[in-house]
Amino acid sequence: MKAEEHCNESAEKTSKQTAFCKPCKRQWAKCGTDPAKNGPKSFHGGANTSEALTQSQDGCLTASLTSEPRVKDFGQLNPDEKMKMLETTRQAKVLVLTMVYRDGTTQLDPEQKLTLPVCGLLVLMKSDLSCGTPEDSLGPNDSLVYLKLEHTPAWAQQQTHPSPELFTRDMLLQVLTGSQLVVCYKAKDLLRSVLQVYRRELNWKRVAGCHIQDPQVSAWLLDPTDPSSCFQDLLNKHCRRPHTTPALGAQKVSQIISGLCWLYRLNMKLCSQLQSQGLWKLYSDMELNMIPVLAAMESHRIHVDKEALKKTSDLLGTKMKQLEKEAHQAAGQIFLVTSSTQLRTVLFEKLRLHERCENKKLPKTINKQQQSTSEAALLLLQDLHPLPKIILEYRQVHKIKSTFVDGILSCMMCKNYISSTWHQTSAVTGRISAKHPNFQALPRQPLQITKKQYVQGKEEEVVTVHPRAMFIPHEGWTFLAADFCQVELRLLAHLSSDPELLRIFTSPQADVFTMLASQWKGVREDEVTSEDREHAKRIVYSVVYGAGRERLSGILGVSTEQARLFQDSFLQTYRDVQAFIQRTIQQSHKQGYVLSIMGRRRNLPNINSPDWSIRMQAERQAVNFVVQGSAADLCKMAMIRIFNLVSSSSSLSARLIAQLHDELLYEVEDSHLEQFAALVKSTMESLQRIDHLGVHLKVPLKVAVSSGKSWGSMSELNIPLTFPSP
DNA sequence: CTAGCGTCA
DNA sequence: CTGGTGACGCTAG
Repeated sequence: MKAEEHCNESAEKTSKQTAFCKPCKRQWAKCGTDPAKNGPKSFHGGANTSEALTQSQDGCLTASLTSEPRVKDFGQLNPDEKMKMLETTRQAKVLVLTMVYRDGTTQLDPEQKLTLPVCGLLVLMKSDLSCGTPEDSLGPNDSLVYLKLEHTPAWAQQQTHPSPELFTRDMLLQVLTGSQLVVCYKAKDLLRSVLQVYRRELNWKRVAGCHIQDPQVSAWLLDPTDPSSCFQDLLNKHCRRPHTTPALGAQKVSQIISGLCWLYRLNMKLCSQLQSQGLWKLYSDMELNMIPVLAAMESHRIHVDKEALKKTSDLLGTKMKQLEKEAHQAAGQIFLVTSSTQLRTVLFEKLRLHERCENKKLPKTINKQQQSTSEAALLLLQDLHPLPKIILEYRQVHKIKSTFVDGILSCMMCKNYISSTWHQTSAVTGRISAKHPNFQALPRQPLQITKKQYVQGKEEEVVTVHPRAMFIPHEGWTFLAADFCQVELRLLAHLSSDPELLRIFTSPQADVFTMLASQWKGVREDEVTSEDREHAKRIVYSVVYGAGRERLSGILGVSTEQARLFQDSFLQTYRDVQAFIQRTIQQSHKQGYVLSIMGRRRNLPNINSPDWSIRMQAERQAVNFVVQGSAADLCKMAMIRIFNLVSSSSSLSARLIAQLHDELLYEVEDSHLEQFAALVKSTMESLQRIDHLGVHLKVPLKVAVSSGKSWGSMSELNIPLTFPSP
């Protein structure tokens, strides 16, 4: 009882402490938990007290866990016992894992906080494959081991050999890369934590080949539209089981143990479903192999020019103040520029701008039918008065500052690097997504800012703000980007076998979008600007994925009638593309789902909906999934192949920084640049044929590589057509 | 048109 | 006072 009281008390203190230890409003900011920096000389920002508190609580949980007779604490064993344990691990048939966090939760608990410090790993070793019939009890030969997963700084490590740290590391390696069945819910998080904790002592290549089954991934493959937010949800959905209530202390430990047993059952259930749905190969050969790729990517530190970021933050701040002043002058009064209510009063009650443009219909707010201050409205008003333009620019600057400058700064806290979190199961099409920051949404084009200077000489200075340019390779390293050119369109050519489209990609390789842009703008190909090309690209994809006339006319900038003509002529030119679209829709109606090139599946529950608009949406989703999903398959395959090449080589050292859907961004040693570029290009282009998955594309794949000393300044790299020697 | 994430009212 | 939501911004095809 006493122990439990103590537990609750310190839990309370800790929660207060964590609240205190959150100087910035963003929850995902890492609060100086970097083990490498907690050396003797860096005691900053109250780290002392918080450390003490969390440790006492950790002690409490560890105590609960290890006082449970079924759990062996690996750290407390003597060297002989440790050797025996390693052997037992080798002999086990199944390993079921979960991370234990310092606040006493595990990966099986719902709603974990985003950057929870990890304290250990609980391993259930099963000696046979049975599911353990009586609800949650262990088999007679099953055993449980607790592995402490906290880093002792190098300066505090014992000098005796082998050091206990390395024993634990070897045990971890045995657990993670053994040949037996290994199961973990959210395996990527576990792998990433291990790589972070043993950053110095464990090379990522050593866990590259690990093959951990993960029910989160299998459930997502079975139904990518299912939210399945936590382990409990998955259990409720797929397994019949008694209701459980949250518990504390020793009961909590029993619950964790029974959770592991259920995890194993859930995994088996999902595996058999994968097999019966024909998804096993995709799961085992692709998605499971993505786990170490993503874990390695997340545990890599991307260097950011923090000082430059801070400077641009200040610059944008002063720019906003200037614009605010200008807005007040233009309005003839002081008001809050961020408030749409106050802006509405100024624009329509004071200046009465709406009365001066009766020929245009101004948008209204949806709720109260008031005059809108949306971008569309301001664009219509901008010729009547200087104020709308000022507001528009203010909003643009504000957007860049809050999302891309301050946003990235808040992901760094006291560090000078970032690591995004990459999600394997959050996109229905099979693409991966990123958070904190969202690497895949950083602006491609820099923003021009005119800065007023109150110094003699020049009056104005134009500064360009480019968030991508803030990402810098480490000293002696270079960024390398490899881009699959027009993947989705090439896949569409393959899937539809359209002779016209195939011809475009097979013949001498002019850029497709440049070609199309020159065709309908009536200019020479070398006169097509990059904006023209982007424009053409958007139009092509819009038409292919079934944009309506309204939407298309908006994108093209012409009347709806002309949009319809364009649409018709496009689909007449590429008749087999249209046939493919119709075929796909028909098929989705018949079977209720649709498949990508590698067998990824999307169920479409609304495909036979009586509601016309709902049904049409499902039809567009069906067509889009086949193409976007197939492109995702290819890109993931490329990541895995390159990852395996690097990890099995002793000389290659390049690391994946980010995936931007069709583009892979690597950080590579300067001297390896050309060789690695050739390797990446040939590996990616060779995916035209993937024999064991039955993929033979009718079009060649084209990969463009570029390199640079910042992500904002990449320039194309010409690779000779020689195949690299092994 | 289809996918995402982040910010804001 | 806080938390959920839908719009709109950025990205990728």
